[in-house]
Amino acid sequence: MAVLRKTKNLQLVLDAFSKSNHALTAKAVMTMLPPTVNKTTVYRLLDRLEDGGELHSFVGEQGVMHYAKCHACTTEAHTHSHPHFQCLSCNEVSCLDAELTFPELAGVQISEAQIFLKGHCQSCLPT
Amino acid sequence: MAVLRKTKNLQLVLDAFSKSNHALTAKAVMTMLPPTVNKTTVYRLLDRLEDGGELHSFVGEQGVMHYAKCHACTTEAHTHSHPHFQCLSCNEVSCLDAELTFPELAGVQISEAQIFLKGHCQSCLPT
DNA sequence: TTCTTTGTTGCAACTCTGTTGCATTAACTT
DNA sequence: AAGTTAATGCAACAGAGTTGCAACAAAGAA
Repeated sequence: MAVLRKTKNLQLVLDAFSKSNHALTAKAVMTMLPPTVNKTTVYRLLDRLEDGGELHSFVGEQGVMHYAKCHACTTEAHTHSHPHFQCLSCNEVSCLDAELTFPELAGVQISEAQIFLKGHCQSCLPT
Repeated sequence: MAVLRKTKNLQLVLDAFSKSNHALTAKAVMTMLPPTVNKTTVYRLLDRLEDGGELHSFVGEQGVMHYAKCHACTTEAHTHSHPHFQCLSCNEVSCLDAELTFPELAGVQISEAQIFLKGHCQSCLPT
């Protein structure tokens, strides 16, 4: 039944996400962990945290998986229709706090949406 | 200056897209071509056709590149902010004919949007 | 505390998508 | 037809992610 033990590495991954406040790739997480931690472990930790409802994932640039902390999700109900955003200057990827609803489009029934936006974040905008 | 010669293979790829009317992955294109055509060639043909403004590309499910025919694009101005849609029943990926505009979100300036929707297409909808 | 169970980790090998360098071949030009 | 240049095939590689298996560690039972 997969009890999700609270191991040292699990805590390190959670710390990594607390530190950055951005979405992270598996690779990015690895660089924030002691180099002794195996990449397989990182992938498995990310999977576990996603299953446990602590992280959600989405496909970002170049088709690479990104993970971000969940804010308003429970184990049963994940609400990740919010858009994800990448700044073209600093390259950071983050969640945007907006619920998007989609109108009826071309006679198809939409049940899921992945929105990936690019542009410039507040810190990088030339004032 | 890359003159884009009209070779046999190039025509075969274009035929593949005409036949399907859906977005195709490189792998899907390969299965529609004679098995003698090398995969490197397919990837390069797709790149060329995209450079030439005949195809546009986007990241679909599992981070896999998809290619689709361009309708209202020129070599200079590609307008691919339209959403892409995958049917959860038949798995076909296609372009939706809708221009999406995004409101001001969380103080960020948006210049590009990748929208990938999932649901059920007209043919697969239980009436 | 010690035993036992079960989840976790590391390692190596592997899959899959996509790319690169290089020699060869085919297409277009004159 | 000859020369130029783009297109192709091949092999090897790169990067993200997965799998099987043995060794290890955490949590609970005795």
